[in-house]
Amino acid sequence: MRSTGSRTASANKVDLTARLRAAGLRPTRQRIALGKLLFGPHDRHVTAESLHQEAVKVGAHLSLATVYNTLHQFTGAGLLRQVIVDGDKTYFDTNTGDHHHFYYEDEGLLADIPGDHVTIDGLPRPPSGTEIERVEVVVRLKARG
Amino acid sequence: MRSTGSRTASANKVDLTARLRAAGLRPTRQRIALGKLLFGPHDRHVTAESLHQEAVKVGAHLSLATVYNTLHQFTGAGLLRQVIVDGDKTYFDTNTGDHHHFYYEDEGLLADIPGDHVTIDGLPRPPSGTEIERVEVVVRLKARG
DNA sequence: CCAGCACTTTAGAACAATTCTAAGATGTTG
DNA sequence: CAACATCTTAGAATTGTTCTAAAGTGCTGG
Repeated sequence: MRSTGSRTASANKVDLTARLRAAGLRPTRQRIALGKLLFGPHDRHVTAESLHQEAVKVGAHLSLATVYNTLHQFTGAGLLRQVIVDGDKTYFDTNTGDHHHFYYEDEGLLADIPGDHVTIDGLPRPPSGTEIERVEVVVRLKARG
Repeated sequence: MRSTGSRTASANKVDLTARLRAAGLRPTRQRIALGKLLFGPHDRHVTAESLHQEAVKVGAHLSLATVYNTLHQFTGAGLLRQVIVDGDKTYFDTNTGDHHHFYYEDEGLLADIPGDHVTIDGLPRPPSGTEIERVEVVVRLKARG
């Protein structure tokens, strides 16, 4: 039997509390509620608005400002990653590992590109004085017409 | 001696007028002024704000709203391409060919990745019902520290 | 050559996503 | 459990962008 603790471990309150504390964040009611929604069995892509609505739907009582705060704190703590594919809203991804995305432009939906089979060749080395922080591939999809 | 007309041909008024008309856009004073700034000898990355400031600097008299309108019309006509690398502002690229970008996060600057040596392997085929509209690679750079 | 109409421009209002502010609430520690 | 630092939040503020509607301009047909 495997112990919990993988990157996508499901999130019981104990785990979350520990994780939050490890990140220097007090385990408040709001952060725990959001953590439970985010760090479930599968990876997720949310926006502040979508997560807030979801939280309200399950009876959590918190403001949109708190959702924004929390998403940024989680990101700072390495629990989330920001993904920019649309100028209008910011997505947050619970998968913080190295991976890429499909973006369904019509629906504004994001999906991880499965597997890490993707390789990128022929990239020039970074200009002097700089270093690569990340290489992001976005495959923009549209409905087949 | 080569004739003009390449994708990055420098933009004299005659060329521009023709190009605009071909795109179904009346060659107005404002569009010509912006076209001259954009379609010069080298490719460029601008934002509405940066282009507006530049236009004002060279004495063109036009509003920010017109810059937004024009950038979108040019994009619709295939003269520009939008690049999304930052949630806060939209970049427009005069290079409409297949290519990728460096993004200097610290300075908010974009640069084309030279050459088209870049190849991406291992991408899954697009989910059924969809087709790939574009594959974008963004190499995020930070100052080496 | 110009009347007339469609297409453009524009100032300013409107908007949407996000951040800020500052005051009250809550978790933690001794 | 007192006391203080940390959090949350309502609402205002900001920012980039789009909209509106009224005035301006390019183009055509006669």
